Amino acid sequence: MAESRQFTEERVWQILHQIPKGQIATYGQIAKLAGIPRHSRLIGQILSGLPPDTKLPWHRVINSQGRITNPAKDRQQLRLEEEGVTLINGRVSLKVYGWDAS
DNA sequence: TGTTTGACGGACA
DNA sequence: CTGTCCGCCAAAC
Repeated sequence: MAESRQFTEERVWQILHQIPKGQIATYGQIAKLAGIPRHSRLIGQILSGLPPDTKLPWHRVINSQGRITNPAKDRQQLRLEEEGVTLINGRVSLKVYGWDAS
């Protein structure tokens, strides 16, 4: 039986929870870790469904270019800088903060 | 069942 | 560096 959407969501949530503080993951990276390569857009859709008061570190997810594409980019940037991730010209250095998934 | 949408990714000018 | 274009694909419509 194909994986229901909820099953995928749960895996994504778990992965999200594993991103170390002060580090960053990309949508494509998460999709891959969740076992669904090329579904980066689905990750975004799932994140958009998170409750605004979630404890999950949704702010540690940006696109492959180190750029924030989240509608609430201001809040995301604020949260990132609060944990030591500095944006330079609206960009995050994946070289420096990129999460090297195990 | 066909079409549109989108918190993406990568190639290219 | 920026803007554009195209491939991808589940969800929403």
